[in-house]
Amino acid sequence: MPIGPSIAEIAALADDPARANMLAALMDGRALTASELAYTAGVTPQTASGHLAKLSQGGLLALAKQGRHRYYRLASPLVGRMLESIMAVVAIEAPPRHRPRSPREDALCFARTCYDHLAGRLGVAITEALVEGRHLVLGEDGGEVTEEGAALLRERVGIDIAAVAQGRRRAFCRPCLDWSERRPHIAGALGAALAERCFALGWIVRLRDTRAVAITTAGRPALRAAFGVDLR
Amino acid sequence: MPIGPSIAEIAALADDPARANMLAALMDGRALTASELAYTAGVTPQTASGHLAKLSQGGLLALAKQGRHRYYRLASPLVGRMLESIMAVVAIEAPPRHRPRSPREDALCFARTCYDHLAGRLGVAITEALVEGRHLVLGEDGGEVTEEGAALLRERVGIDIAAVAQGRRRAFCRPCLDWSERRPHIAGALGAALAERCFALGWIVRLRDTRAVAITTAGRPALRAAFGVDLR
DNA sequence: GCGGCGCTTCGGCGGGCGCCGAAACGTCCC
DNA sequence: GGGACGTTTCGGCGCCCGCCGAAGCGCCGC
Repeated sequence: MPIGPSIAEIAALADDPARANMLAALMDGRALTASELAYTAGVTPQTASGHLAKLSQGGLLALAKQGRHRYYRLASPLVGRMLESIMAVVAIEAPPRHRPRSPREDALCFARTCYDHLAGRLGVAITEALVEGRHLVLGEDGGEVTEEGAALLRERVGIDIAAVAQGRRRAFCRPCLDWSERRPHIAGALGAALAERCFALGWIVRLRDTRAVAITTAGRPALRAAFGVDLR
Repeated sequence: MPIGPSIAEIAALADDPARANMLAALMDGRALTASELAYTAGVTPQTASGHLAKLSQGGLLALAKQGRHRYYRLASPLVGRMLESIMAVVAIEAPPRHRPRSPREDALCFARTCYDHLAGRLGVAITEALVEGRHLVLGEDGGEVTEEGAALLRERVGIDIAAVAQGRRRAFCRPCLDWSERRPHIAGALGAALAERCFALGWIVRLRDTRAVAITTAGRPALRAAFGVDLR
């Protein structure tokens, strides 16, 4: 039972730019329609349809019919993890070519959700600020919050570290290599809690039809006060 | 900057059965020669050479020249993580087809190393025995050892949980979906420590030219005594 | 029921890539 | 230095697959 063919089968589903774009667009867990995905991927609807059929049949996508629309989403968090790990490999070897970026891309690079946590310059900045201030120790495969960090997160963000770590059924804290910044940001239960609090406190808001998020006018000073993060 | 093309580029490197076989063979971190990889992949040396060139140029493999041999290995642990996550996706949707297996494949399914920890029936059996006995609580993204578990590992295997958890620079314990068993086994620092102790205690030995490991005559009763694991 | 829309299926074109045989290059050993 | 061996390069064949235009199917709203 050579395992190669099975791996190749799955990898082949992501080896096409159009399909990869679709998968990337679905990485935040939302469900998108076939046309939205066609547009995102930059192909005609009929071509997209073929791709979506392959991805569904391959088990990467789940389909929900709703009226005349068809909503596709990632079939499992494991699929998202796979894409995340592919992006991590992309990030490490990324040739330092600087390509021109559109405003839309700029927004994504500035701040976005990666599943349930924050990525982009904002996500990385918060992460590095916490590490810099000895509030967080981050390794290549995990991380832990220091006592000072626990105090800071409780007092300034309203996160109860003990509650977040509760049971440890999911990883408490793990680094997620940011494809745009090529540096790690915080994922896992802690990453989710951080993002959740930032939304709840009104520091950041989601932008329409994208994974990008923006810092609110109230959020800017709040983020500076909490983490010392002040992005332009 | 659509990220799709970059993802596709990496995925394309694994979308060929021959290349996927090569990558899978390198998953334990060893370095193999071009001919060994050609044989593993089931292609002629000249074909393999082309594949290896692509994988190297793509940044997935690192090359070390040694005399007239060329040793290839995974360029980074991140590459291994990527393959692991692809295998996880393979495992979840795996059609329950039972293919005939060769003795060589049987040995791999029975017990093997997955990087620095144990996989296959042995790895899964140990994991499930620990969970069953309430020595370990395993979630879908992490896990933790109970007090009873810490005592068991210290007394019977000689693992100092506190030392293993030291610093948490790498994930203490995370589940790794086993492609042959389709159930999780223990990875992370704990998984590495378990494997290391089993080798050190002489309970298991590596088999030649493969990632497979075998249980020694001394190991069989020891594994039964320590974990209640008794594989045929 | 008729038109519009979202989505899929079909068919044919074109390009890219994996494959191997043959041959060249470099290293080791006698 | 000659011969064997490990590895790579080159060239040509063949196949697979992504692409789009055209057409078909199902759901919606007037």
